[in-house]
Amino acid sequence: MDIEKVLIDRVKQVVLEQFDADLPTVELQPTRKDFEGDITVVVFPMLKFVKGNPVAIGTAIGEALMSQLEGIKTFNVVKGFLNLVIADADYIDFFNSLDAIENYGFLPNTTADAVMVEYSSPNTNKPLHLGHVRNNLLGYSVAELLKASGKKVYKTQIVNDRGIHICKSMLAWSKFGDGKTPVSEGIKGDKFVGNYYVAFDKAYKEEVENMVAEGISRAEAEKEAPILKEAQEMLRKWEAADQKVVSLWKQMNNWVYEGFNKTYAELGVDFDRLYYESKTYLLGKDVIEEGLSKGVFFRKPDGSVWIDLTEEGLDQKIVLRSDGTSVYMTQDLGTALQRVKDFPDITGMVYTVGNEQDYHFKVLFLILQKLGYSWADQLHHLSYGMVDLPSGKMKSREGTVVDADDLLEEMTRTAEEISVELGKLEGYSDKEKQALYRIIGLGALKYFILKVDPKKRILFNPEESVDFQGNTGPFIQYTYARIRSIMRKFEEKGGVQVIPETSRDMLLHSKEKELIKIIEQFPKTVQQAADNLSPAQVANYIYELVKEFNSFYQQLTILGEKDAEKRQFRVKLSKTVAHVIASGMALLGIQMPDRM
RNA sequence: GGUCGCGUAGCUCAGCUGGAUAGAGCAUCUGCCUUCUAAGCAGACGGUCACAGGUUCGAAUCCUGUCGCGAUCACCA
Repeated sequence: MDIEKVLIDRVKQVVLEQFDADLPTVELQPTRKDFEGDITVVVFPMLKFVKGNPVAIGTAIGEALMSQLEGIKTFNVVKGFLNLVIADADYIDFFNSLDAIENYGFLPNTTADAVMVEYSSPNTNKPLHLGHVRNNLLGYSVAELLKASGKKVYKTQIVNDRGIHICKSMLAWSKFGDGKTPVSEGIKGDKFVGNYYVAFDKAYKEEVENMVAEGISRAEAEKEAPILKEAQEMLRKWEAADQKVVSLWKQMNNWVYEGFNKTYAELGVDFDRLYYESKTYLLGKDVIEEGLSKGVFFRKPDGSVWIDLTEEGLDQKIVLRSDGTSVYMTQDLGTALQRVKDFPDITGMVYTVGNEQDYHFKVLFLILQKLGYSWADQLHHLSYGMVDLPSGKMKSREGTVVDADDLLEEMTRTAEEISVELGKLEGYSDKEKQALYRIIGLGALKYFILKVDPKKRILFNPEESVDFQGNTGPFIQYTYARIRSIMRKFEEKGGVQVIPETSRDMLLHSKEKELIKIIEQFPKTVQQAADNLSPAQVANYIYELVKEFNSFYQQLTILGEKDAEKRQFRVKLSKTVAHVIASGMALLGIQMPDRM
């Protein structure tokens, strides 16, 4: 409603006329539930400009507003708070106007600017785990949020497909693999390769132990173990483009990709463009030259190149080794430039990476700013906290990781158990039921992860699995399914296809009014969440809406309502709520079931 | 040790750019299925917003310090 703007202008005008003071701003807020009213004007900030008693000032403003604006039914003043009661007709006008808005809450894409969102970015030597799940869900959701805020978005990931880690699995496979393949063993490619990574680690540890037993120091043994040497040799061969090594590398990576793609499909995430580290790891050296000539970097006597960030409160950071090879930072600089080259409409980027890399990204962004790129001040590190287990941290080497595929399956199974127990799915085929269990299980997991502030750590207890009550995905899905059920029954009873506009004279029940108020907040919530890169804000908003709807649903009859117009209004209101819920949940990548 | 992040009910979390008596869910207890789906609703219980100062009409929110937890401080990625 533009009533807020009208109010602000009018309040300013009134204060100017009555108190001869020119207010820079007027603070409005929704009235707290314990007080009567809908919108509250806060009088306190005005005291700097207007001398007097806040209650008296509030009352004077309230009287003036009521006489001037039709939409204000009545008002009251508590301390420095002027609570205005808005006429029902205004709410109904707003509600009727929603019909005309096609994608309510979402802005159309009007700018030529684009944002690139990077997420996932796995290593190709082991399957995805719970930590990746958080990363993927966050990245995907933030990309959707940015789209909803009117931006064009490219989703990307950089696949870490080269380096010593993949050589370890390659070596282990050639040593112990006996020519087995994922197909011959009937397991997913990423798991298959991951097993050889573990096998390498096992063999390596054995060698180290044996060497220690022979009297070699542990530090020495860990460095000189033959199998490690062999892996390093393999990496050198790979870099020299050795035919045999490269073809093995391709084969094993393809197995992994096959597995990843399945997991991504299950998770419901996707990418517009993939970058491979094997193709980008040499990038960035020309940036070093550029930085040197601009005086942003400096060279040490040994030939290594550094940047001095002590003025920014950080320290010196290396950007190129003394032997001229790249470090992580060099590559990241190069990839950033490459992306802008590939997509010239990019004006900003979002990197979805865990918070253990906060420092790295702070430095990366600072360097790009110093180099003077126009897009450098629109770089964001979507930093998120670790996912901890009750047993502590997840460690792949100790086997305490929660595998992504296992987790998804587990969630689906839990959803099935609960659904079967409740037994509401008569008439559904097995196939439909399975699809539904997946939607619910995934909804539970996604919501559980996305509802918490990204920067906070998550404690994930797989034993208790995920709740289905309260502030959870399934609870929201359930509410949605109920509304769908109302719609179906309404149609059966011969409800009209197009529900007519609600007449302005209708009196609203407080529950109805509350719902409309919350619906009104949706567009603002979406924009804020996009600005803050925080899907959690959307999640918590939806929960609030759902709670309010349930209260409305429980206390007022909808289809049983005697008054035909009121009945139609409530059906339409429910339908709108369902629409907002589905829109919001779509931003979280969560599907809504028609029944459950 | 330096830097960054976090600390809100027994547990898991909300709390928008400072606003009124700090909010949910889980757990415990009390009611509500003959009426549109009870995965629900209504209510009770539960708080020194880590601690101490400061800023101001007003602080969980902003600033400083202390304590606790975590991350990071590689010519690793």
